[in-house]
Amino acid sequence: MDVKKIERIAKALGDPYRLKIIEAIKKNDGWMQCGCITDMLTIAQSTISHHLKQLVDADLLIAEKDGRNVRYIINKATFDEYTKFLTLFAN
Amino acid sequence: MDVKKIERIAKALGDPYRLKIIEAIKKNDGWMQCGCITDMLTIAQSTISHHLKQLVDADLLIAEKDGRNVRYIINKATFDEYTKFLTLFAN
DNA sequence: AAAATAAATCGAAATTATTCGATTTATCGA
DNA sequence: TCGATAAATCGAATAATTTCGATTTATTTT
Repeated sequence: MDVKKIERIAKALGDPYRLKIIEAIKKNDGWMQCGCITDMLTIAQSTISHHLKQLVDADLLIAEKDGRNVRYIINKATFDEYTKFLTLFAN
Repeated sequence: MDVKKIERIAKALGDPYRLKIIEAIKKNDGWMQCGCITDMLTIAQSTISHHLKQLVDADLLIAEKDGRNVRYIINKATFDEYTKFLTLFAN
């Protein structure tokens, strides 16, 4: 796991909307439709799309196309990796 | 641990200089003099001071004054808290 | 007390992120 | 095929962050 990736993950986690998105997906058994996320938040659809892109670019979410919808899924592996990385500093 | 604090931590961890600072302190047995950090990096002293402030504001580092020097110490408790928070998303 | 040193603060410039509305792309249903 | 729907992309405006040099504050040394 290189520095650039660590940085992308940390940055992606540092925005309140993106945190809300992750928390909602987690509560919804780890996956959620894009439209459902858009309904949940009060910001513009294009803004949400932008936030989702950042989460996908950081590998925190996986996007799966399903017809004209997109399913966003929590990528546990990346959370695990990042958590492990942070653990180094507390030991 | 409220959302605002989580956000401050995540943001503080999302900068390459701040990561370098944390890593260097960790390697140095968990603490380091401010001057040593300044010597290590090639950016302006005021910029480093600003980065250190953000790390202290996020409770990731503790600042301890020692004469005219300042010792920065890794705050393991905060790393632990944050790591635990992130673990929720991977389980 | 004066000079020197370490670190913080201030104000401004440059860079990067966020946000929006409008448009585009892709897929589905009639 | 045509219209409708879902999501991504684009370009521009606004907001936040990073960075610097200059100054200030606090402490130590001479």
